[in-house]
Amino acid sequence: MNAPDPGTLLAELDRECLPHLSVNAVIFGAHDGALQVLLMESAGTGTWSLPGGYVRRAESIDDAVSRVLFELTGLAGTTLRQFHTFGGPARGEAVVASALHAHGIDVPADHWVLGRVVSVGYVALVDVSQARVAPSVWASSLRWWHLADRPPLIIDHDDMVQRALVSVRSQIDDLLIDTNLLPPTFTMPELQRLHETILGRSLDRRNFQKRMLELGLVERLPDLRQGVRRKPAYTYRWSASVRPTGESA
Amino acid sequence: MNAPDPGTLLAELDRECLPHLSVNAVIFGAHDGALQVLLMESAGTGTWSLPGGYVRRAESIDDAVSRVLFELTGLAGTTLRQFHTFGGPARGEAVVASALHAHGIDVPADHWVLGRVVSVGYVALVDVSQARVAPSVWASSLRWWHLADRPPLIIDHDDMVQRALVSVRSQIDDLLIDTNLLPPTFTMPELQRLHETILGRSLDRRNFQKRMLELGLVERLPDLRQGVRRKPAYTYRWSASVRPTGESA
DNA sequence: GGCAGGATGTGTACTGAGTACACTATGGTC
DNA sequence: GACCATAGTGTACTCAGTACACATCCTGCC
Repeated sequence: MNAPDPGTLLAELDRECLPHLSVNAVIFGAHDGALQVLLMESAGTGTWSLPGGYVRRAESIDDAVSRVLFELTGLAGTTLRQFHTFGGPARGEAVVASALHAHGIDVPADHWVLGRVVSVGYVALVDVSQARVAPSVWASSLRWWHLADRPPLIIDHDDMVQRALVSVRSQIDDLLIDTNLLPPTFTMPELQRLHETILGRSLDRRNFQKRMLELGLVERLPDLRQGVRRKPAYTYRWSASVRPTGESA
Repeated sequence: MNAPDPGTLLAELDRECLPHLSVNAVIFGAHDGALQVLLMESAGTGTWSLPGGYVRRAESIDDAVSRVLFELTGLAGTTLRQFHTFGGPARGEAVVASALHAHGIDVPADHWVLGRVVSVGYVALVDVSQARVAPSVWASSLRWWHLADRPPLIIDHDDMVQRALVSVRSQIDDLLIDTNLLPPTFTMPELQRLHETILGRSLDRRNFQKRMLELGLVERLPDLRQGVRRKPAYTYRWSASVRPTGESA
C-alpha cells in the first residue's frame, strides 16, 4: 500500500482486508509538560481523525494496528493496547469519500468504506520526537496536537480519545515501561514529570519516589546526571523484574 | 431468523449481517453457591461454545449482542458489558461447518463464516431461573455449566470466559445492581452469598455489610425476612442513588 | 572566593480502606 | 424451655496513599 495507485487501491483493499472493520490508534505523546495526540487530516476535507486502517484477512487485529501505525508514522515496536471497540450503527464514515476523491479514487456510493464500519480502538504512548510525521496515501498531513487544543474529530473519534485517555491514565505504571518515552536511564524528576504530564496533575516528589521504589519499578544506578545547572540527580532504570525481556525494538 | 430454512438462511446472513464479525456473550449465573456459565452445543459436532451471533448492518454491536442473546435464550433487559475484542488471525471457525451441515445447510468452503471472524466479547450476570434454555437454529442444546466443570470450548472461547470472569469480578459492585439476580428486596446474607459465588471466595460478614453501607449501595428497609427457621434478617434494596432510573426491564 | 538561587534528596505523621476477629440476639425446632 | 443455626454489631491492626519541611549540592553571579 505504498504506491497510491488510484485504480487498484480500492480493489486491493477489498481483496486483502476484512470489510466493515477498522482499527484506530490513539497515540499520546508528552512534550514540554503537555500531553499530545497524533492526528491526521483527511486530504480534501480538512477534517481531522485518528490514524487508522483496515485489517488484512490473515492478520490479527493486534498486528493490524501495529502495521497501520508503522505505515502512517514509521513508529515500530510500540506497545498498543486495545481499550474498546466502537460499533455504533451509523458511525458516519461518509467523510472518507471526499478524502478518497481528493486522491482521484472513485468509490461507489454503496461501498463499505463509506458505510458502516466497526472500529477497534488501541492506545499507545510514544516519544514525540521518534515519530516520522509525514503524510501518507490516506492523509494529507499528520501532526501532533496538544490534547486540549485539538480540532474536532470525525465520527466518534473524540469519544475514542476520551476513553483512551482514561485507559492510559489507569494503566500508566504498566504502560510507561514498554515505551521509549524515556531513555534507558533517567532521573526521578524526569520520570515524575512524565507521569504528571500524562495524568494532568502534579504529584508530590517524596510520595512519588517512595511509590516507584516500593513498587519495585525502578532501580537506582551509581551514576549521577551531571552537567546541569542544579544539583545532580541520581539516574535510574527499569528494574529487571519489570523490564520487557528483549529490551526494546 | 426464527424459521430455520436451510436454503435462505445463509443468503439472509450475507445480506443482513456484517461479514467476518461476530459478538459473543459470556453469561454467568449463580446457583447454589456455584458460578455457572451458559454454553451451547453445536449440533452434529458435540462441541460447546459461547452463545454468539452476527451483527446486522444497521445495528450497533451493543444491540446485536442483546438481540442474539434474546433469540438464543429469551433473556431480555440484561446489561451486557463489552470486555474485549478477539481478533486472532486464524480463530478456527471451521467448526461452524459441521454444525451447519447438521442442519442441512451447505456452506461453500470459502464462505466467511468458515474463515476468519473477529468477535466482540460481552459479559453479563443473569438469573439462572429466568433464562429460557432451549435449542435454536444454531444450537442443538443450551445449558448451564458449573464454571469449573465446563467442557472444552471451541476456538478461543475458553480465553473469553477467563477474561470475562476477571472483568465481572472487578466490576461486581456496579454489575449486580442492574441484574435480576436478586429480588427487589433482599437480605444482607443473600447479597453476600451472591458476591461470594461470583468472586469465588468467602467474605467476612461484618466487613461486607460495612462496605455495602459505606458505599451507599443499599438501604435498609423496616421489614424483616420472616418465616425461616432462624433469626430473621433485615431486608434491603438498592439505594435510589445507584438504582437504574427505570427499575428493570 | 563567597553567596544566592534553584532543583534534588530524604522521613514522619495523618487519614482512609481493607482486614482480622468474638460475642450477643433472635426465632424455630425438638 | 433448651438447643441450634444464623443474624446483628464494633474494635484493633495493617497497608497505601497523602500532606508536609528542611538539608544538600551545583551553578552562576558578584
